[in-house]
Amino acid sequence: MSDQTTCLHQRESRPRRLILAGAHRQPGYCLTCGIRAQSVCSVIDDDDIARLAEVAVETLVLPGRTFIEEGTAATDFYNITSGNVKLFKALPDGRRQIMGFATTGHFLGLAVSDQYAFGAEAMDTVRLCRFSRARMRQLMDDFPRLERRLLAEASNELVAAQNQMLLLGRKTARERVASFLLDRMRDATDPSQDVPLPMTRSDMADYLGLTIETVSRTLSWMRAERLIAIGRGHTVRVTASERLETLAAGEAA
Amino acid sequence: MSDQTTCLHQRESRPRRLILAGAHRQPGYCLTCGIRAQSVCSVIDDDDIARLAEVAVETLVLPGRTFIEEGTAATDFYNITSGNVKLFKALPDGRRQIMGFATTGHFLGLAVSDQYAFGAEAMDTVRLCRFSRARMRQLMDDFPRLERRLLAEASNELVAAQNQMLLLGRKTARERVASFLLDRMRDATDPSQDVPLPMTRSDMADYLGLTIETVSRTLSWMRAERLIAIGRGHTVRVTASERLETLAAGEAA
DNA sequence: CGTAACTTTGATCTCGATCAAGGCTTGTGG
DNA sequence: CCACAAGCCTTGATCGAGATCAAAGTTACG
Repeated sequence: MSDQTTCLHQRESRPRRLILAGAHRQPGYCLTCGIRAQSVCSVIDDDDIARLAEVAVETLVLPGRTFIEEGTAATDFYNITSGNVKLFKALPDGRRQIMGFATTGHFLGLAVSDQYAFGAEAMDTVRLCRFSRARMRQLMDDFPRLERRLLAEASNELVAAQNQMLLLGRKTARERVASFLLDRMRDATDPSQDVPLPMTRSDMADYLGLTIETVSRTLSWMRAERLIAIGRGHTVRVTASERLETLAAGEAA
Repeated sequence: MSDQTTCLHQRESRPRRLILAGAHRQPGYCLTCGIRAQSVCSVIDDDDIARLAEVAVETLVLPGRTFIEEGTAATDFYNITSGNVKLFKALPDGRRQIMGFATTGHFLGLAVSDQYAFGAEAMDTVRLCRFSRARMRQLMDDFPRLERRLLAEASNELVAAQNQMLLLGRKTARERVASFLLDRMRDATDPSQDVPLPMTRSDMADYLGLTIETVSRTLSWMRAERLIAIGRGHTVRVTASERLETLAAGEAA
């Protein structure tokens, strides 16, 4: 698929290396991109896609690497082509809030400000396309559909953020975990089967505004209540989705 | 200023009446609009502004009226021309989370979905311009700058939402109230003077994910610590902004 | 003035945090 | 193949920030 994965399989478990610099692609590159259909790139026609390919720089990020540092100059946009990423903000004493998890097809870096509003860390091996903001701006001038698509993207994220604010401000621990699991099921291929949770308890806690212990206890409670079954290797299956929906919606227990 | 304020001063405290239907404006209306400069409307030139005026419907909303109902069909966009609005989501048992406060110049209703993601209630007498989504869509086709401006608007809201997620997920009550007060100071005319807080303790609580009592106690504590001075009629003055900033940023006390 | 809504303050309770062991899993090296 | 180490995850005991319950005190408005 890609000719640039020379060190990809060597030692994924060691988050030591620098981000690979990547290279501008051949004009035909985006044309054959497998995830174009699900990403913002889909708004640019085959005829014009070479323009995008010129601007895109493919990059490989190893697990655990922070490739966007909160507060640094926002020079690029990113489009994830494979892997999982967590987006977060932190307080000076180390408290962290994860704003969301991004996966294949997600677009990162929307902000008017010249600084990134959040950090981004690879949860596994991540491949992404990088676009400089300046060049992206030119593309937006030439392709209004791109701007429209980004507006749609931003609007959706805004709705998600508002749901998360309701969760963080007003839901109980059980309601939070139930909401989280159901969200995961929603974008799973087969929600009736074991669904992977590619994040640690610590990540879930930082996403839900809880502690590791509370997340763990709540999951154990859900298993005891036969709402879910916890599989091996970070997977979960929902066994009573109706009851879980009721719980997540915050209806009187 | 407006000829449509016949019942404006009659009984603002009674949130009983229906929203006034309003009327399409004369072509020259937007041209003289005092808040155009601070709103999305500013991206449309004087030459073309008649197009916008045709589409705009001026509406008056009395205090306490909910003019956007969460979950109902999203038929319109709104632009606030005066007054204060709270945006909120609610759980079935009545728990509420206020997503934000909107005032003069703010644009409401961005969402790809066909339903409003949140409700909106007038906190005082509110005047707003209503645009049907369908007509707005036409305008966006004709004026790409409008779309660009909405993207900027959405991006800014996204950044604000992310800050609020950090606040709701990880900040203490004192840090939340400090952050809130400083945000209020930021868009005040003169932050060194008494700044109005046009919302009740209950609204602050629902915005900050706290209870009325905790908000009240925290404000009392801040007054006792000489961080703020609480004026009469919902006003506050910050007397120790450095210490308040430190507190809001979440640095070790 | 009187009343209804909002705010403050106090007493007590509780959910989730914190502190503290253990138990699993995974990966490495003998 | 097993021993060991280093992370995770789970479970238990206790604590505490903020919620809840309760009662005055203020404000605003008719």
